[in-house]
Amino acid sequence: MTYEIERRLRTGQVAERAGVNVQTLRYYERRGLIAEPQRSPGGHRTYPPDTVTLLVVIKAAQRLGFTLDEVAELLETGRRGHPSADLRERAEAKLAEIERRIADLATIRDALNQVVAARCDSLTHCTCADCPLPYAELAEEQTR
Amino acid sequence: MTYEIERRLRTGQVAERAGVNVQTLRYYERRGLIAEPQRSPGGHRTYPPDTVTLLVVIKAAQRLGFTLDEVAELLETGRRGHPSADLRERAEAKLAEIERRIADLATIRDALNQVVAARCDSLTHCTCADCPLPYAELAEEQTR
DNA sequence: TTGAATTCGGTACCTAGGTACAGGCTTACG
DNA sequence: CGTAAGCCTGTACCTAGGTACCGAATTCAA
Repeated sequence: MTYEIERRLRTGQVAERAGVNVQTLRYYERRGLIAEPQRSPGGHRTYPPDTVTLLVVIKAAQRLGFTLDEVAELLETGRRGHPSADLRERAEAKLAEIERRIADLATIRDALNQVVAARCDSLTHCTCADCPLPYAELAEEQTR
Repeated sequence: MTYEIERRLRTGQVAERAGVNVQTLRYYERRGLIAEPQRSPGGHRTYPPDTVTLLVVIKAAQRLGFTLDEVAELLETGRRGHPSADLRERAEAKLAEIERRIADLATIRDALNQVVAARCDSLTHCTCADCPLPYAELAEEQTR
């Protein structure tokens, strides 16, 4: 094991290594995703190097579809308390959510396919036969 | 053909029949989705009844994944000028966009499935074997 | 030591699609 | 005619996840 004196990083260094904006760091601090770091005598933030890892983890969780609030909670339950089933449960819930969103988009895709297949030419005055757009059945309601 | 005197509707009537908020009407007017209606002597808006249809069409287009800007353009090209291929082209482009979004979500879904299958128990300190979370390869970079 | 680069806190702004509220006027009904 | 409901304009606020700008202070390197 090699023991090193912990080099502290400044805001810009952390941001650059993690590939995020400097402002994002302070934003995450406000949101409770990263802890308030120590300060230099002049008030500048000084971060431990593993903050970079934390940011990368946060970005990875975002790519998995978790919101920042959800990431904050996951980090929190990970921080206090031993490994739990929390992440797995949440991943399963998120999975279900993602699958719902995929199904919704598939519905939209199918409807668009109908519009394309029917060769619709106008939202309001489509001349195609059996137009899938919904204005037809409403046109007559207006004459009442 | 029956000619009727055109009954004009007030804001609240249009909103209720179309199932939208009263404020939404004025919002759409600002966005150029519906034309500025005539006014009563006292300044209240009075709409022709087919405004309700227009709103239903707008909502339908939104369900197809079009943004309000896109709907506004579709209505505009439909308004001036004869039936064109515009809607079909845009529907095809939107279809491609929706399919990209589905593909993106499928990638997320697959990644989440890996997390669930590997039984990950922490974002930052997962103890599972062959953890798919991306912190492992970064932990060593920090010691440099 | 001095000048440039960086960081500070606070606040405002961005997208998209609305929603809410305040204070005053108009309209409709009985 | 009185009154309640509805509508007017203008402005602010909402979610989510940041980004941008300000003037002042600090830090770093030569």
